[in-house]
Amino acid sequence: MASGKRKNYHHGDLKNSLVEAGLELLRHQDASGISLRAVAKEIGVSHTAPYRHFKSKHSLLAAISQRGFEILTENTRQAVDKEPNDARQQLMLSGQAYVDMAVEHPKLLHLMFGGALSLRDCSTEYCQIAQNSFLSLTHILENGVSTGVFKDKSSTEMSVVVWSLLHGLAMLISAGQLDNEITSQKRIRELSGLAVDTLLNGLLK
Amino acid sequence: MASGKRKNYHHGDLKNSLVEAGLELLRHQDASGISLRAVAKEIGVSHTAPYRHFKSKHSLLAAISQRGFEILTENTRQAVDKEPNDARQQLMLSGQAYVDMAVEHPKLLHLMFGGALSLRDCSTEYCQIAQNSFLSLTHILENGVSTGVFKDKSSTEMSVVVWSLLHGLAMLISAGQLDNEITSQKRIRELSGLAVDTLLNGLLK
DNA sequence: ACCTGAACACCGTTCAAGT
DNA sequence: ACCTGAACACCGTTCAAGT
Repeated sequence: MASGKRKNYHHGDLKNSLVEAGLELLRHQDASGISLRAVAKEIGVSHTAPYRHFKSKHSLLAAISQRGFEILTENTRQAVDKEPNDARQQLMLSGQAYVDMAVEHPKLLHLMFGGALSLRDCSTEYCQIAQNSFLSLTHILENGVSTGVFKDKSSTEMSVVVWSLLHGLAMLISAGQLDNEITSQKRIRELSGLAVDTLLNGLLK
Repeated sequence: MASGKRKNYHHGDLKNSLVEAGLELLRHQDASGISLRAVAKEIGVSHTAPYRHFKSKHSLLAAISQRGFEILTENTRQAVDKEPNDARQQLMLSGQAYVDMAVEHPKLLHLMFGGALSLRDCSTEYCQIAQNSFLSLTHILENGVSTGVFKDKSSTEMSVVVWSLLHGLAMLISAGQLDNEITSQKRIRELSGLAVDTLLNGLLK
């Protein structure tokens, strides 16, 4: 994984290695600081080799971002499976899984939602995977409505609202916009809990 | 404003012109596509001239972003002034002003919150201006609590929750993540209204 | 005090050539 | 089928020199 030479002329699994190396670089610097040449050097391959597997830097970034969405969807899916019968708990756990993503992979989250990779100029496969975590929220809401726990509003519109809340909190955290003492994991858990509770119970007296 | 020559050796107001030209470029391309050299050429000045006024590209971007925060704060302030006695309406109008920012200046919003300009490595003046729109929300909540309209929870924590909701919706819109027919201005108004209403009234039956 | 031009070390991308 | 190296047009940044 470290930068260096390799034995064979052919790498063998260059495509995956590029994505993996990109994810690794994103742990310590944000997407704007990651270059195609740096990723190639990290693997020990010429700086033009990536073009055999990705038609541009943009499509490599899209592949990295796609992995991010897969991680996010997997985490929220686990939250749903843990409480198959309690929509309220599912929403709470999914929310915390979403916000955890901001703590664990802040730069990756910003690549995924930074605007550089708009859904317009990405593959249909990418778009589908990108929307799965959103669909997971929609299912929770539909479940909650059908079991009579949630109010009977349009589930798709409602899940945009829920998504917005979780997404906003995650983005503010990962951007370092909440400079108070909200840095600790425990503090963030409390905050995301409060956020979901407020949405559930309302703000009015 | 168009790219071209100028008469004098000295520009006169280069610092402001650079920020203005940057804002203009941000209308049609995102921050990753804006280069110091392009901004300089747009004004008709050598590509090293900006360094007399900004110590790096980062600080020019920070100045542009700062203007974005000034616009955002001004818009929410107007919403507050319009309804001096109704915290509920203030929250609704502020929310729509925040979301409008995503419609009017999507790329600028992503520069402001994209993570490239973390509060850590920016001037204290920048940090202060960046937090003003957040403080505006806090004041609305305090106002609502003291007039007995809102529940009596911690206002600062609560305003992070409200901020998250508005911020998330704004970021999802400006990133083009909501690819359904939620593109029209009218549709977005309804959606931000629903978002604030849900937060106010809660989701539980 | 403010601006320029050459220079440096980096980019992304293309293309003919090597294995 | 996969990878390399030279080449091109771009970057951000520094610095001696010009007005």
